[in-house]
Amino acid sequence: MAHRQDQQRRASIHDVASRAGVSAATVSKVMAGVTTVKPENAQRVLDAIEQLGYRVDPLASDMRRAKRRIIGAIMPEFESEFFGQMVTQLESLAEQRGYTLVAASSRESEARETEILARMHDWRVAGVVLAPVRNEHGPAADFMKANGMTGVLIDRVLSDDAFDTVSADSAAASAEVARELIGKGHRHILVVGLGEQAATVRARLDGFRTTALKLAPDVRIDVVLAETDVEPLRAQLRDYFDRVEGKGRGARPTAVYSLFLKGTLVALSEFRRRFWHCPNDISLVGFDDAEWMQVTWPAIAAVVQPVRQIAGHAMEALFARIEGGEGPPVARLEPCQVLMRESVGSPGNGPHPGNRQ
Amino acid sequence: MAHRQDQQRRASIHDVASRAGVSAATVSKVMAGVTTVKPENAQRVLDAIEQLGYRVDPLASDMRRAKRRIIGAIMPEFESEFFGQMVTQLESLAEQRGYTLVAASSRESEARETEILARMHDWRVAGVVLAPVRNEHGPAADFMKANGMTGVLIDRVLSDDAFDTVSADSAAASAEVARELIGKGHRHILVVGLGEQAATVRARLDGFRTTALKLAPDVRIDVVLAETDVEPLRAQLRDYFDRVEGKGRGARPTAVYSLFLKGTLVALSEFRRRFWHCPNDISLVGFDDAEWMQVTWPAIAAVVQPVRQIAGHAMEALFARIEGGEGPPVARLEPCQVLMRESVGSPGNGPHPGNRQ
DNA sequence: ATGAAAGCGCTAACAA
DNA sequence: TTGTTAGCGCTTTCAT
Repeated sequence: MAHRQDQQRRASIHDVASRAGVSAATVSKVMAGVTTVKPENAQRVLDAIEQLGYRVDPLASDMRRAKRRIIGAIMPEFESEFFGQMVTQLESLAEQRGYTLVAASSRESEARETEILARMHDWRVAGVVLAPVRNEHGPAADFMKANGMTGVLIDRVLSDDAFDTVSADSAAASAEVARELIGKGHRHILVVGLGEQAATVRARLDGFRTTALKLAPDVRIDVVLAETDVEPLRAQLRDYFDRVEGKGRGARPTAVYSLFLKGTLVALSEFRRRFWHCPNDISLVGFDDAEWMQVTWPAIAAVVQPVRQIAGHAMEALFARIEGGEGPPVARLEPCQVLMRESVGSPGNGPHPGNRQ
Repeated sequence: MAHRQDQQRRASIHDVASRAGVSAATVSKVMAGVTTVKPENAQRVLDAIEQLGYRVDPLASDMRRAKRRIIGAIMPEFESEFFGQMVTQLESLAEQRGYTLVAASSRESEARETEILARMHDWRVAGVVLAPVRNEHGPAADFMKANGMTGVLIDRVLSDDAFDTVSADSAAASAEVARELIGKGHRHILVVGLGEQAATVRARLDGFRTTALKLAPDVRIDVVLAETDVEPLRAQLRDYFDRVEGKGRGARPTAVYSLFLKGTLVALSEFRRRFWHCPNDISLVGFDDAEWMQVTWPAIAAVVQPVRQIAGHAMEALFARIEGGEGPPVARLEPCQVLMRESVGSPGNGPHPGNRQ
């Protein structure tokens, strides 16, 4: 017995036309809602469409119109809540405008990023939403520029001279984290980050440092910045803590601010290895929220990025350009929300007083 | 100053042809690696391609060949690690074969699922990898059948009479969880699930129950199954615990087995609300692993689904069908790994002995 | 070894 | 009001 034996050719516009006794052009007009078609014929066309289950082939249609209703989205990864939500949002916004979203992941590789972009260019996508691996000055943005592609840059970007950018207001959020930690009395804070994502991480670091120093000039801020990957960061963090512990009690920071999600995980796992508990032994705040952070004990404080706003404004900007909008690129920063949860306390409450209940 | 002023038309095959002084057909042949082209001409074509930066338009190409090198993937959501990894894998496997993956999320809605499928059919995708919202007997599978689409069903499926299926071996994994919990001495266990995903949840529940009862006929297994959504589950779980607590000490289960990820989160958050700590107050194992589970304190035991295997075999099966493979549908079950972490202990170790260190 | 012609499924001018 | 014509960019016979 044949698998998918009913694989008959789908009805084309000509099938509809001949069944309705009109030309293909007329069918096309009916589908486009052109009003100059004689009602009687329109009805015959509609009937034929219904009977044949006809639907336009969007690709063939785009082909002729020389404008494809496809938006490309390139994300560094699909595995995180942030980018997962981002893709979901973008998908839905593209659909609302009758476009299809084609998403691809660069897997944190700039080479792959450019490759994907080239493929999207081959597809002649109407526009691209690019969340660059590194920042707005990578090869991908250059490629887009060189090929006259329409696009918007999001997330790990600040501003660009060729493309609109939309990202979270990292600096403001970090300033708020600084206010919170300083306010609770922390005077020795470790900041953990990934240097590769230059622009954003720098904004977060500076935003934090500036405000912290303003509020408490005596604050000590240590920084552990891994260059490229997460595993080296784990090692560096371990070394760091070994070193400060070697200097005896009091040399250890009382709080950690992680500038990105994986850093938060690494910090937590390092705490675990040392049997430190939040917030008694050390406080923790992370940039980027995740569902699990509110159900662990203790719940982890986090900076929540406004995914919907970022997606919304990115698509708005993109479609404005697609529809011919001119003018200099605009750089948007969307405000974050800082959720201070139980992982943050005041220093000097003594080590691990055990579980309260 | 014009935005994207360099938006010149991209070079077409005809541009290459005229520059090389040959016909479009010849260019096409060169690109296809046909050997009958005079080397000299081939070289001229290659040069022209190089100079113009020519690349074929894959859509136009597919159009003519009447077979589009596009694979559709429909996932219930993008936000979870599991489906994120799945999409990443599928993307990479499709690429390896020169296909493009177009992923869409049904957002846990069967109506939307069918809608997306129809759109993919409009696109004339070569095949579809569908992770149904509910199970293999939904409207989406019917649609695929009715329209002679080629596809593979994954994840929330057991077997189907029309499509190949690939999923995790839920029953075997659950049996192993049962062995572990019974082995540790648990005799009163709560199982938490979502009834909607009928097939899979049933397999997990039965696999667990059967083995547990075999090993310890006196075991008491309570079940809290919400029908559709997570929030009702939260309420039901709260009620359940209120009820058993009302009956005094000893009426409370000593372990919880959650049949899906969100259930694990709900269980954890409920524990938190009651100031119960794992594993001293209660043990916890969840179906589905996540990165954070190994860094929390305690680390959460979990069933790890073999994402790569599922994706790999799904694509294998799909391409076999695309290439005309016949024969009855096959149902694959991929073995899971059960990671027993600190959230599981033995019952009766007394309540919250505080932090060891 | 090569190119002309036909056409995938559709739409946009233009004529009728 | 409608149909004819002419492609979009490509590939594939099929003559030459």
